[in-house]
Amino acid sequence: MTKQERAATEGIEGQATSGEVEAGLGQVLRDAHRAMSRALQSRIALHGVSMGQWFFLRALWEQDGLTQRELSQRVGMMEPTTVTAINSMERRGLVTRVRNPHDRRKVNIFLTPKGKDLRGVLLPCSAEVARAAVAGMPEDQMAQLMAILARIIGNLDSATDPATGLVSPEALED
Amino acid sequence: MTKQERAATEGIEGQATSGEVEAGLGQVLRDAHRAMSRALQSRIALHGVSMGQWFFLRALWEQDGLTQRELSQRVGMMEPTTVTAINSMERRGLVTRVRNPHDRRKVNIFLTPKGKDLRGVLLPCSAEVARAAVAGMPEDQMAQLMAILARIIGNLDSATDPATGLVSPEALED
DNA sequence: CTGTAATGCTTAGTCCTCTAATTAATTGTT
DNA sequence: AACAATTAATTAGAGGACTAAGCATTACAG
Repeated sequence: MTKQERAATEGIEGQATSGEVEAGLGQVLRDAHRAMSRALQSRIALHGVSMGQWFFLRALWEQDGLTQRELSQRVGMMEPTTVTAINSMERRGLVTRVRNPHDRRKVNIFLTPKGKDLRGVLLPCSAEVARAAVAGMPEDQMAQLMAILARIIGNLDSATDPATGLVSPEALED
Repeated sequence: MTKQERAATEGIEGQATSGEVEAGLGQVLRDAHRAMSRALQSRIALHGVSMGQWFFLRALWEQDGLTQRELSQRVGMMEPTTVTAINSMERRGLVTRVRNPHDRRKVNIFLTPKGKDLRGVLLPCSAEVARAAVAGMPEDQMAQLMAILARIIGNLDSATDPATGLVSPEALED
């Protein structure tokens, strides 16, 4: 299935008229996310970096030497996911594990020179994809988009019961 | 990590100022998608339906008896993914495989009564999550959001070389 | 001190998604 | 009629993400 065919197929479902806006929101959100994800993935894969590793590299470029738990929180993934990602990055020589001398439970992750150098190669890839995504779009529309998405995230977060992980019905009554 | 803690962590990164709007787009898109995805997942899981099955059920509710290839295209997943999803749905008695008598290569997938009945239970779940997501948001904002996301999908689609699967640099020059 | 609780990382096992290669059936060509 | 090309479904194998349970280390309470 080519991208064009997929667009043709999904385009039909993507059209939402007044009453059924909510029905298509998840769909469109999913498609947009996957489109960006795939675009970035195909670019960074040329440099041997997977999507799974990309998130952690970004976090480490911003602050090197984080523990695995800190990394998990920043990236928004569970600890076991972090373990396997760090394993593969360690195998490829992008990072090194250093046991923390003050608290031997902790393991700090440091970028190798190789891992640091990828920043200059990979960040432009990301920028390119982002530029393609918003091509010809006014800046204020972008700001609106980000604001609306942030609100959606906030809405779902506050409507979700931390204990059960469910959207609580009573949160919808207001 | 609770949802609140994750929000606190990611909120910092989520704030994008004028110049770096593009940098955060992927992040916010990913977070919004995951928030909706998780919210729906936790609801439908109560009825024994996984996210993977949800997409195919939706397609079949809209049109029963599709072939696996048609299902793959509608849902936007590769054929092997469809095979395993249909396998699990068949095991749970939600659908049945029927070899097409006119073209014995094809296999048509039909909902069982059990699979049909789930519609009345699961669609409200989806609506509930969507309602929570857009709570208190004016309808015209929603329309804008959908339009912008559709444009982003279109942009990335047309900027992607069907052969290489890459965002072609020349597509960014205009 | 000593036993219990909390913390940080890891392992085990499951599910979902993808690519690549295989099998079966149909279509088209000569 | 026979053979190649195409189409549809599948299998095999990999990677990524999650939950649940485990181990080691540290913090704390009596």
